Amino acid sequence: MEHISIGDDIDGYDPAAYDRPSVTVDLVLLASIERQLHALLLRRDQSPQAGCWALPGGFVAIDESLDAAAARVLRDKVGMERAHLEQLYTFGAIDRDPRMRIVTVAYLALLRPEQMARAERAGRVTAATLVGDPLRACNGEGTDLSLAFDHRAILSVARERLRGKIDYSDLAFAFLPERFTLRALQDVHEAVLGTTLNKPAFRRKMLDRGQLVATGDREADASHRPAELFRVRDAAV
Amino acid sequence: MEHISIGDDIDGYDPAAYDRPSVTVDLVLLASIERQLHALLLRRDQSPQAGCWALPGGFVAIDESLDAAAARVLRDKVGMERAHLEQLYTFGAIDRDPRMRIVTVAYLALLRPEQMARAERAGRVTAATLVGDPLRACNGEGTDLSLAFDHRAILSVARERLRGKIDYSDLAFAFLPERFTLRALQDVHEAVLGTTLNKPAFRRKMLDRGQLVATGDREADASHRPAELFRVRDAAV
DNA sequence: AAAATAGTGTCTTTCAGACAGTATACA
DNA sequence: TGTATACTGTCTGAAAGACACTATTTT
Repeated sequence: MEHISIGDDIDGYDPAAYDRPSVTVDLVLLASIERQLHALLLRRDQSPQAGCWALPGGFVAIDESLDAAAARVLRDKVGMERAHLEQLYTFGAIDRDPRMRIVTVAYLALLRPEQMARAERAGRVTAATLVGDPLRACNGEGTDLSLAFDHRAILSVARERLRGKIDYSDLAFAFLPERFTLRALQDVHEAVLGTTLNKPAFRRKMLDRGQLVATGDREADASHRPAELFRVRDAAV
Repeated sequence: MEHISIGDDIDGYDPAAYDRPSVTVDLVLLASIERQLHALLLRRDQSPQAGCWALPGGFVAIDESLDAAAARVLRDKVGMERAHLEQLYTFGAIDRDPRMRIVTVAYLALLRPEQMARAERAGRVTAATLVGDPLRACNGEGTDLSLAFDHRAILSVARERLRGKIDYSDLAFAFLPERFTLRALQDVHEAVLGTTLNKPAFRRKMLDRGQLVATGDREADASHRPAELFRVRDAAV
């Protein structure tokens, strides 16, 4: 066999001749609940980092695209059939996993509250609250959770991505059911941005965008004046 | 050896037991020249896709981070020591390369005109102009170039990334020398966005941002009133 | 003086924040 | 009737587009 260094051109390169990184996908599964971002995590029961919390992930097979691998992990490890999935960033530091060299492609999945609740009931994953800056993950009692590997950095990049895109994209709707109130939409924006927003300005901006359709119906079970329900025009999201 | 399917947990997985994708980095090297974006490409002389133009790229070694691999490719394949490099997106379709399964992490490098000219003179790469929507790559005579693999899609994502970030980030300065006129800065914005901008509004916005420092010097060799030279405050970029 | 571009003053429009007010549900 | 929240009208200020105007250099 011809001797070719790793730096040589791809043409004529024998992929079996050298050690190569493995490729995985990791999923950041987020929902917006009560004006706070929540993420689904798995508790590690094996070394290394036993007791730490990790993102659901898995290897990318040779005959599987990255997007397909992300969808498969969502199905097999989280028990969810469909979600708004988009590629986030690829993490490839040499020592990010002590077991072997792994390059992981992180995906962002945006869930509705009832999707996250169903996944939690299935029992494989647990929701944590994402708070503060820099980001921390907390359990229901407000105790900080230790995150495995570089997963805290991955969660931070996910939140930054949301913050950068929520103003001009449709991603907020992926957190909401088909019909929702303007207050619920504003709650999503506030959860993502970590700030409070001006209500009249928010209403004007959303309505002027022409993307929302009033249904004429109103929310039920409110102990006060019920708000109107809207939906997204077309099949956006 | 225990039989473990590719979908199983990473713990206990033997990376040598299964075929795995290879990982490469590909570089999108852009400059803004005469109000147009230009990219550096390599002409392929081997099958497949001989005669097509490709992005400079190379395999990621087992002991090398993704960022380090991108810097190495920049050095070895383009002959450039340093540039503003940032990760763009990861492309992992199964059939994106007919030779083998390759997942490529695309990086974006922003060059100053003189950096691009020097790389071209070194002879390994050639500059193409990026025009139109959807994006096309043209040579100096305006003839369209065929791009190899999914490299046209990669270039498109790169241009979209620039368009999305130029308004609120510092990336425009990476296209400019240390001292530059406001007209040159506006030219960069117009090249990236593919539109013309309002001059007084652009000046106001840039100066009000407080990021520019007037040097008091003026450009030389203009056949008209010379413009003032500015630089970026601190060591941004 | 002519040509060309740099740089500015100002009008107008648009849009977001602030805040007070009205409307409508439940208790 | 009280209270809580939905929803709206309007003022104000910030910022962008349009456009005309002045300034300064070379030829």
